[in-house]
Amino acid sequence: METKEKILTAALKLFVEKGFNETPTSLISKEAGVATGTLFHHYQTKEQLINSLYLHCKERLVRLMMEGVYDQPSFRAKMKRMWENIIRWGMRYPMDYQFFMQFSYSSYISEKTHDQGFMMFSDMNRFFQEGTNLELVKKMDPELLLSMVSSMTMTQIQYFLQHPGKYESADVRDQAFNLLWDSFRN
Amino acid sequence: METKEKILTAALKLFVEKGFNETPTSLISKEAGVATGTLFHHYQTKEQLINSLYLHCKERLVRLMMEGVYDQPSFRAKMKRMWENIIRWGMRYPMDYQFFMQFSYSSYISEKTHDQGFMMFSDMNRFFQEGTNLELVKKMDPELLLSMVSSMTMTQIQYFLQHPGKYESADVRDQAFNLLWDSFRN
Amino acid sequence: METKEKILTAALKLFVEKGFNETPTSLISKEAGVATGTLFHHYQTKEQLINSLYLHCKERLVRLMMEGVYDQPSFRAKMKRMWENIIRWGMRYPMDYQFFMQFSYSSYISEKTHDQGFMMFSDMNRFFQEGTNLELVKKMDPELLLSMVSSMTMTQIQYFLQHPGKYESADVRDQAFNLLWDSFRN
Amino acid sequence: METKEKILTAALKLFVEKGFNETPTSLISKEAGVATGTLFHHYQTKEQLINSLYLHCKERLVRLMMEGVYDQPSFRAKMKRMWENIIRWGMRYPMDYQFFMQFSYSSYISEKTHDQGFMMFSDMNRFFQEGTNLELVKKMDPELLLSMVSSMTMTQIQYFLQHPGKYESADVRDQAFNLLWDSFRN
DNA sequence: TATGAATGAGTATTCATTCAT
DNA sequence: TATGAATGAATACTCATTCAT
Repeated sequence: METKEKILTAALKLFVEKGFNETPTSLISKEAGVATGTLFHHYQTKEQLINSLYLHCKERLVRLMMEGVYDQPSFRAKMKRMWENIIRWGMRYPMDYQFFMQFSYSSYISEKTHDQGFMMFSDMNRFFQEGTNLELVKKMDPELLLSMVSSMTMTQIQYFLQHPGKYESADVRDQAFNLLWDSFRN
Repeated sequence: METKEKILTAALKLFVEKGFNETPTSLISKEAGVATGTLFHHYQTKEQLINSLYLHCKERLVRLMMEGVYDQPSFRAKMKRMWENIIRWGMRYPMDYQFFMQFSYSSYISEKTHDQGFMMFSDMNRFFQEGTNLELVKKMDPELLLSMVSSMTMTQIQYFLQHPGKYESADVRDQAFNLLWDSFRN
Repeated sequence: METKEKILTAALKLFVEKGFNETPTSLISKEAGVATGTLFHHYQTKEQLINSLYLHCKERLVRLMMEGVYDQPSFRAKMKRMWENIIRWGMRYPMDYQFFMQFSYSSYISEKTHDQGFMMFSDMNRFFQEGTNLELVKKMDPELLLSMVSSMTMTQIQYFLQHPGKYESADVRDQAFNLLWDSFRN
Repeated sequence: METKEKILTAALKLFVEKGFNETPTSLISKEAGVATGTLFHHYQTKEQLINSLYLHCKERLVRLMMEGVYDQPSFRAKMKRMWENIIRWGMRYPMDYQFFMQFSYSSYISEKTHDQGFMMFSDMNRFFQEGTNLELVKKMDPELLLSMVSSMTMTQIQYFLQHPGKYESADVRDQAFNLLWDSFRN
């Protein structure tokens, strides 16, 4: 494994376990099996490391989120597929998910990044636009819609992570999706 | 103003402005106009101060949340009233709201507290139980329901705080409430 | 001894012994017998400590320099007295002298302070003005005159510190003073 | 340009601009356009680099200092020529001059080197010996004489560097030289 | 109850130097 | 000879907390 990746992996693990402020950079380098200087050779500051990690996690989510969505026949099916992709991402990479949530409320995140909400949802944004045009989605401020769907989905990931058994059940998953779907469908 | 209150007020302001870890206790005492020792005379540790502040904010929310709810004729009207109470709390005490969100994701919060979701919603929990019994609410895990409603409402407060104009419009408020209501009503 | 004074004394000793960069603040606090935090309680940064020390030393020199000068009958006698005062200062407080020289060439000193040359010689400046008016001193740029006299005197202090025996001899002292005096007298 | 020379040039520039301790070797190699390892390939340590640079600068001064001196008819003219050579060196290679001064007061310089005063003045030393023998120079400790002349000359270079206009004027140059000459001539 | 000087463990970051390629 | 990633000791400074007054 590349040095940068070793550092990123160690950082992700420790940040999720202990939080940003409770994780000294010295511990990260130790966990990564590199010298303290090496971390700073690759990332100029701790803050930069955190932001790099954010991008790293974000990329994975974005890559998975839209997978197979446009193969689905109906708008609802497309939506369901997207939702499943996101939930699956959370279940498969729980540390990515946790890191994400932590990052969103930390003071490490720049005002700009935070304001854009979950920027990576630009694909999702476009998707809802189509639904709105087809009058399948309630008429409403797209920003509100997006942030609602995001926070609902994230909350559901948290729920499933705390109750892995529930995630196994197609019924509960359907319940969860319906909660989301009913909130904004026309 | 009492010394303890001066400290709490200063702490709330600074925590919201800068975050927990970026706010030294020395700055809090300075802002409160007391000596560094005085803070620790009233609160044994920084963590304890944060938790006291949490209780302080929570009390205000709990006090307001159920106001007039049971004066409403229907379940929907009761729900709307409760929702309005919470949103109004967020608009009137934005720092309380922000502190709350910060606290929820911080490592200062104990595992237990965090797991209960937003604990202060025990009143709300009881309320939904009634709705479920009357079959006005979808049959589902109460924990999921509660955390969904909580996170949706909190997300809406954030939205209204960022767009105060929208909060003025009864239409947009109705839109927002309907999003919530439609998600779980039977 | 006051805490601040203990720190100043320790710093002076170590800076002279080892230089600024070779003297960690931790060593200074250790030598002063205080905790590392205490140093930073009184001086915000290492740089500020160094500058405070500079002012401290400077004050002593300024206080001694003009002592008894205006009791002397002639301009030459006045000059001699001033020169003796400065040399005596260097001999009595060699660490002050060494610190001074170090400071003058360090990058800790601000451009402004450095440009003014040895600012504390404002009294001396006035004194030379009088001599120039009486045509006892060569006509020349006062800035050049001042910096020449300063550097000559400082060089002589260094010489006497390296050869304490020479300082004992009134003859050598006279030789040294004459070197100075002859350079600028009319 | 040779690698070694590129490094020396970069080092000189940076040391003068920022000081020894404020100039990381990494910055030197960057400025020189070589890899960090390359610097240490040519100079074992930073200290050695500094000392090499010192020798480099010193050579240039020594080469220029005595130029044409012995072509002059009188002792005074010889002295004047030597003085002019040194001042011209300072004006033409201001970075060499500044580096020199910095080096003299740094802790990088060995006790021995420092004690000898400005070692490169051995030629000058011999020259004054002749003047003393001819009774053209005051009888005094040669060490004192040498260090006085050195420091006076260096101070004058500084003066001229800060006021380049003054250096243009033959009058001011004469004034300056006379200051020096009158101090030690018999 | 209030003060604020003193404490000292803790932490991000720097930087001269090494070494495998 | 040149590279630049890796090293890890060193260091300025922070900050929650204590305690004598």
